[in-house]
Amino acid sequence: MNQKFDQSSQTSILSYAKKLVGKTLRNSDCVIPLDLNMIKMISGSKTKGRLGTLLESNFFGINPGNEATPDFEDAGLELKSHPIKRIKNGFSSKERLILGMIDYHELVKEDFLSSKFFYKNKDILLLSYLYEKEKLEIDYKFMLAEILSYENFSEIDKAIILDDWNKIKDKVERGLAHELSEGDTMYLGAVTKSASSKNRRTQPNGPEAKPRAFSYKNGFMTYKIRSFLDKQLEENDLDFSVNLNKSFDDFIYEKIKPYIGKSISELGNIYGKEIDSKNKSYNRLLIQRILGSKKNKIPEFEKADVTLRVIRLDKNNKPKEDVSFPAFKFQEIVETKEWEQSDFYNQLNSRFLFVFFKENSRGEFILDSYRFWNMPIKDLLEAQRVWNLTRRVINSGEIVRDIRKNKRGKEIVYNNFPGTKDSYAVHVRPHGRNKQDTFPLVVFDVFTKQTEFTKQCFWLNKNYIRDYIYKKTDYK
DNA sequence: GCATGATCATGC
DNA sequence: GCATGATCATGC
Repeated sequence: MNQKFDQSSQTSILSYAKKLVGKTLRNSDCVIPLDLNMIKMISGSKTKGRLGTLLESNFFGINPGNEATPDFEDAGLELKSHPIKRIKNGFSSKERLILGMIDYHELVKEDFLSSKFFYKNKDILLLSYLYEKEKLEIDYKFMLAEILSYENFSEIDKAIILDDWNKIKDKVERGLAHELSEGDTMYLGAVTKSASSKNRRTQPNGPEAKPRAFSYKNGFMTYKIRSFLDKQLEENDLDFSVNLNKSFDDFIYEKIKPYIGKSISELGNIYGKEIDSKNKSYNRLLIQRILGSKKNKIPEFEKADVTLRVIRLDKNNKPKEDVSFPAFKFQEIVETKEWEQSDFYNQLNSRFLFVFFKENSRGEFILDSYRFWNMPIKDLLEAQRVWNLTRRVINSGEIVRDIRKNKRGKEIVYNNFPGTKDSYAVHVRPHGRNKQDTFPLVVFDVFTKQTEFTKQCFWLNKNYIRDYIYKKTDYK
């Protein structure tokens, strides 16, 4: 019925798919013309996922119904459309790549290579398009058509993904599906996926849990699309290859362990010759050198969305400072109605590597310990509460509480955002180059009548870090 | 000494 | 020139 390509050949399907690169669904010759009703439909508000459906029906002319099998069953190829976004100098993946719902009951009976996940997702026809907020989906330009194949991943990546899958399975086997987190794993994550936050599914050995899907994490996808777009070989920075049987966690352990107990100046003598000790990130740079990276970005960390945070503790284990996140846009906070869609939720859901330096009696900072950490669900709910409070303040227009002059006549602006006393876990504080560094407000501020306000961000409270993160260190 | 406002240093 | 991680500064 279909003469556009050979249904049983990946090569044939791929070369047909490549005809879409540089085109949009609206202007591609190969697309069955869209009638007016359909255009109306996709320009409506509920359009998410429509692009994928249109690709199937109007470009490939297929009608896959079966969830369990790949879209091109004979070729063993699964079709995925996937958004890319433009950033400062280049492109990054806009979203995780969703790879099918997790059936908790089936999962525990499976092995990776014979699993439902592997059967469906081992070879993916990836069609990535450039997401542009103001455009209709049929006007998104496709930027690449490539086969994302497990078989072609590096040995290290394959080992990591296998390990991830097993970690998820293991947790479900232990009846802990309700405690799954994206922060549990590196490249393959178990992401919450549900139309309503109240949805629950049963699991074989534990209480009801949120529905979750497998996904390649956003950082992982960013590396994949860049390697396709730039045709560059994907680099591995860290020297994992020494021992493939070691997990990422073991690797970190072996790298950091020899330096535990050393002071910053001792580490500086070993690693810090090219680093300026005045650098505010000096301790962080030392840790990156210890891990074996000469760069300031570590590919393996980025691919796994692992966030490295280096903390100085005082003698009582209290962090010197709270931990900041990127500044948020007031408009985005308000426009994002669903907590699980918010940047803050996504930041908190990633895996953290906390490294602690602790002050000794002579006032020196000693490399003390580290911890892989992800935020427990209870605390995510607390963060959600503070996020909601923050939205309320922005919407109310009552941002500024007071303006006072200090002794030198300098104006200090006090705000109404949730502070450290409003939550045991997180708060909101300024975060810009200076207080003139602002973002537009949603409604003008009642107190100052201004439409801009100093950039703010969420922070993890230092007491929270001491009591909930430092307290349980992996290695000491 | 804490809470909170403000800013620094760097890389990209 | 800006985003980011980290830290400084000061009033209460």
